[in-house]
Amino acid sequence: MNLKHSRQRDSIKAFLSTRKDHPTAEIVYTNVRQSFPNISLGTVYRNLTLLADLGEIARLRVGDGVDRFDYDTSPHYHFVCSECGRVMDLEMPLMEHLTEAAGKSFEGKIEGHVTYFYGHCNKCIQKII
Amino acid sequence: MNLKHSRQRDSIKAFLSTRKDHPTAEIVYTNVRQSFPNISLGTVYRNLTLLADLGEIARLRVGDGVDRFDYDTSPHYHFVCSECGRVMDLEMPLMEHLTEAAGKSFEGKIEGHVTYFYGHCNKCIQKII
DNA sequence: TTCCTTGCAAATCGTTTGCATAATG
DNA sequence: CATTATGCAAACGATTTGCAAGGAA
Repeated sequence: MNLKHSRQRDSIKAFLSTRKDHPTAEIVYTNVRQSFPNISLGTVYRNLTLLADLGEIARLRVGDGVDRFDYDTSPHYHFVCSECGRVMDLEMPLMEHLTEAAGKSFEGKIEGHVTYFYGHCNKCIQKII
Repeated sequence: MNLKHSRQRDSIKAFLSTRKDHPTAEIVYTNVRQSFPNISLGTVYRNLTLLADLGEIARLRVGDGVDRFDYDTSPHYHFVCSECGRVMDLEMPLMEHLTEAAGKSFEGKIEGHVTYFYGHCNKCIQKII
């Protein structure tokens, strides 16, 4: 499983590093195509998966059936707008005690938790009122 | 949006009520087929979606790309085994304060959260040791 | 030269949908 | 009878994969 350098992969990483909105593979694809017009969706998927496996980026699943990717691999929570679907970072401390609390009454080993919050983002609150 | 009674739907609900392991549509399908050999996957999906929309069952997404269904609609947390993938109920209190904590530093309205825990279930711990 | 990576297209997986027919009220 | 629900198969969207050709070490 040796790695070889690839300009496409660099470009994908470079693009992700500029975004804080957790783009999907499709969005990465259309953007990276500006530098690599011939890059294929398959290559984008392959590299996103590879980078995620290497731990260089994070894969995000917020229940809408599409994988999102995050250049920020430090553990943090996300908010998903039920109206427009956009995903944003939340500024709140990690709740490691959650994992411990869950382990109390469980015969097995709990190693972590996945949490995301949902509701209406500041832009979408207007539409409702 | 009027409802009409359907024996297939009854059967799907009845099957779900017997299970605590959060079956997928496919599993519901193969089981309900014992009572309705001609039932189609489409009908199973349609009814699962309908029942979930009615709030009579709950749809569960634990990040493995497959939807699971739960006859128990009361809010509770789940555990997902990273090894075998099975999903189990956790006996722990709801953490509504999480939602409030998240709202502190967020300009928008947080209405709830989705959380599941992962690790190794009691059966799979053995394999690792 | 070795073998990793790419582009392309076809394949896969879970789920949804259109349509003619059957079942329900 | 008016409508909803079904079975079937085709369509779907996101992602993966096989393969021959291209690029890195």
